[in-house]
Amino acid sequence: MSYYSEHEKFHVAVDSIIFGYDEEGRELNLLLLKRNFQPAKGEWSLMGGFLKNNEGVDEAAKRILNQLTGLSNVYMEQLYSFGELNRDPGARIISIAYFALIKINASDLELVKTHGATWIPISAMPQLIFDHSAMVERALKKLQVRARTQPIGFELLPDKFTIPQLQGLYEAIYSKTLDKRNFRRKLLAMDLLEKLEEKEKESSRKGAWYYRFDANKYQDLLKRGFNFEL
Amino acid sequence: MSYYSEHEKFHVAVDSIIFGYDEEGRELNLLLLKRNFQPAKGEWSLMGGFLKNNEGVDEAAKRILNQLTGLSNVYMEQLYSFGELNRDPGARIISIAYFALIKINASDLELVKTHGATWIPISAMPQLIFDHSAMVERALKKLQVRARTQPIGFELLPDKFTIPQLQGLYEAIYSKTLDKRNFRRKLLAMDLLEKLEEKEKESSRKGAWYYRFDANKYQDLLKRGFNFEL
DNA sequence: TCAAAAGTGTTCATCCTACACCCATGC
DNA sequence: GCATGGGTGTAGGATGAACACTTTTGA
Repeated sequence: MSYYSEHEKFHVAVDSIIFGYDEEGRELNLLLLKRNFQPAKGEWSLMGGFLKNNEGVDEAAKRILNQLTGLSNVYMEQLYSFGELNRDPGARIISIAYFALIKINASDLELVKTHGATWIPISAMPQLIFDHSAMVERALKKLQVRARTQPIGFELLPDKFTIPQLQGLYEAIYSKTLDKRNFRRKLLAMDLLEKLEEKEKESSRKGAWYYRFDANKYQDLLKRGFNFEL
Repeated sequence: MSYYSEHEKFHVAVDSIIFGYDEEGRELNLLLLKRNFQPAKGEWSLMGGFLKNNEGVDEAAKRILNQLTGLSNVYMEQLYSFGELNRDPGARIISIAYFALIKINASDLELVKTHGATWIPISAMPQLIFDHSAMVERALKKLQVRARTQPIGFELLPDKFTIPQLQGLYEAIYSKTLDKRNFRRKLLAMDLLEKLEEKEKESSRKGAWYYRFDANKYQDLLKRGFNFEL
């Protein structure tokens, strides 16, 4: 404490951009909530909270996500730090933004009820407080970059998924349609998936085979630093 | 001030990883300095300083760079924020790291003298204080990624440069040798450079033609979001 | 039997890589 | 005249994009 005491101190917040994939609408959704405290009470906001003295920043991001959603073991990555002078009219706050990928189904039961959080499609995103819209924009770009270099898409789907479902997700991430033959070929060429002896029959008469990650192959590929362009 | 007063406050620092390219050694260098204050006085460190109340974080990064080097108008980009609990043994400090690309020649005169800063090749980097080595590692990776997506290499060279010089720089960034025919072909195909009627004669008998950016073409390409793989 | 989504191969153009020799010049 | 780094072209392989029809099955 003694060394740096002449310097000023700041509030440090952590804000999380939480992505989920809605299979019905085939669209990326954001988990947003209405602020129940001042300033900007009642407006739409990202999930956030303040850093505490006894925790690292990554820890804080996990704690806040867990408090608001009940989830842990979620894919999270630091995005960027926002430190403009007047970004929060309430006070000078430095915000370290994280983005998270979660499976909508695993989550929505508890949290929509308990905290007034809501899944909202990106295409219908309301105006957000402060610079939160800029945070979302940056997160979306980073997600698009990550999706090409790491197999993170799976974080947004249930453990069992079909190839058409995965394609739908990537189409949502990139906002463009993909050729299903090329998609399937490239995907399977990576040799990451294990085919299950079970079909998904909800969305078609014929049914689509379920697949699942092979965690070992996944690790191998990560180490080799492969390319995940789909 | 009133809204968030119950939350804790933190020292926020800005640390900069400053890259320069040394044409003699054909190697990337880092601008490092010996700390002249406690803790860890006398050890090697990145350039850094504390955020002030009246400036944004980007501003702070520029100010600190300017104070220590006298340079402004430098390519800087926020890298990552480091907020582990005990990263600085002196106190709890959140550090927002930036990386900067500067032209060694433009700089070294003043700053080596005034602040004890030194250009040190990455291959000979000494142990740095705290988590500064991890910062450098992350910066280097980001530089390699950036170099493939934006024409930032030029930030590290004088305004007039030759193609072999540029190739040497990219070889240093990627730590691998490149084929000069392929390099030249891809580079010129981007149609970014203007050929000058002047040769560089220091490093060869025949001499190499100087080139220069065409700022207009540069802007056009940036907007189109092109690929800069070399 | 038909509607609706799943699944399957081939062709063509493009891009990347590998590679070896001549050029200009100062000493 | 020779040593040194600058400059040039091509051929083969790999990769990515475009594209249309058959299969399955519940209603």
